[in-house]
Amino acid sequence: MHKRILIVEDEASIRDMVAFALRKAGMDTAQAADARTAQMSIAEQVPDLILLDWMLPGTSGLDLARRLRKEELSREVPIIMLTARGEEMDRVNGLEAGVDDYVVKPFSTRELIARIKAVLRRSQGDDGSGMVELGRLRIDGPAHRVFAVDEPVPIGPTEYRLLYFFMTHPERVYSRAQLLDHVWGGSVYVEERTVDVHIRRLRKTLEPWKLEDMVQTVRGAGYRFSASP
Amino acid sequence: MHKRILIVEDEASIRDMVAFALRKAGMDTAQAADARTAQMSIAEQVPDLILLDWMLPGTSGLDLARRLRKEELSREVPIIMLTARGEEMDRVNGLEAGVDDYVVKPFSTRELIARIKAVLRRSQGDDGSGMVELGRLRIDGPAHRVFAVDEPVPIGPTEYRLLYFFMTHPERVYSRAQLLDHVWGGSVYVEERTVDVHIRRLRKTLEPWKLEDMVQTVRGAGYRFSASP
DNA sequence: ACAGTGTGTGAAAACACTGTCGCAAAGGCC
DNA sequence: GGCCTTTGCGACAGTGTTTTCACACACTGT
Repeated sequence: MHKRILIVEDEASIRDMVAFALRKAGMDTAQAADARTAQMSIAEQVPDLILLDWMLPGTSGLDLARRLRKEELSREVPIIMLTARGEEMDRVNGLEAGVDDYVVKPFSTRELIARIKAVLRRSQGDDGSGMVELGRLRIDGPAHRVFAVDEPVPIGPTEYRLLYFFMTHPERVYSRAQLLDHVWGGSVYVEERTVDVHIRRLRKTLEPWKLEDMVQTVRGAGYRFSASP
Repeated sequence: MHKRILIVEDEASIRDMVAFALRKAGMDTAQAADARTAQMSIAEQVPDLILLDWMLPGTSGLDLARRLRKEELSREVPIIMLTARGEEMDRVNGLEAGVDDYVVKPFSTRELIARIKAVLRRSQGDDGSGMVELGRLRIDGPAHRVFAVDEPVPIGPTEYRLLYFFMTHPERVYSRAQLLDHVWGGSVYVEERTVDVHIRRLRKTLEPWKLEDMVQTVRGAGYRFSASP
């Protein structure tokens, strides 16, 4: 389920560079060099997110942002502004126009991708309140609590962290080593098999709700958390 | 029943932008550019929530937060911190100073308003009369009394404050440090273990009504007050 | 000064959680 | 079907956290 990102930027070299980085990060890209082309691209297919350069020939990025906010079609699409250093002051205007984030040039592609992911996450149910929902499971970060079909699930610290990681990174295989890194934190040394045990314990805590097969074994690779069997 | 939000932020443009957004969302606003002005504003009229910039000229936002927690007048007012990216590291400190939430700049006004509403909702149940109800428990602020299923509950001062805080902030984990900040008020220094004892005492006072497991232990994290087991 | 209540501390006990083993079961490969 | 690798399972002991208790001290009103 790749996300489609529309890059609106007049300088071709930057556009290509960004597009390359995004594709490498598993996103689909569309490109536009000016506001008119951008609008046509959106009319054709609405992207999941728009990267918008502040300075554009003709209609400025800010104007385009405002305009997109007014259109029914593009109102809900999150926008990240690309601004050159020194234009920062104007971020207030950008925020007012409903821009979701902004990145100052020059930026590292790593940072850009991180921001994109953060904004996408926010625009998909994760409203920043720390609540994550997946299938019949709900996890409440602030309350440190898990609900299955609205019933509270008793769960220990490690299982909680493991489940939290899984819920925020579903539908993807993680090796034991990766899980150790993410859930235990890179600095501890424990046997890889320990992961198995906690997987088992997590399954056991989910059993009363028949949700244990959301935790799936991928032989030879690791584990995956998924809403579908 | 408009909520009054105090915005403490030194940069006028951001202040105005936020104020504009909040008013559009049906909230009343007050503004302050520094800690001193903020305290004067609070003395004049206590707001329902304070938006506090991390970086302020003179007294830092964090210091101000701590100070506000010590003052009787402002102890109960929820605080949302505004932090710039990169200051995130200090987020833990902020939370320990009794801050209710924090938002990282740059933020969309949509997100900010969502957070504000979430925090206001959380610290509610208090409809202005000082009465708070949760499950079979009712607490009467002005009268300083607690009722369980309409029977009065004998309770000591500290347990009362602890319970009051819990009732107004349910369904959320608080570390011992946070509870010390909120219930004891940042200025006193006592051992964290002390919290355990008062938790114990609170449970004991609730026992006759079988409500002791509203006070829930979250291993490794702290305590939570909740209506559901 | 004195009982009475409330509060903080330390130490021991109870408890929950963790990581590791050894063996059983399952899955692939020839 | 055999053989080898990978994963599941139950048990266990070590560890760290939480609960509980007893005590000392401070404060209040009499």
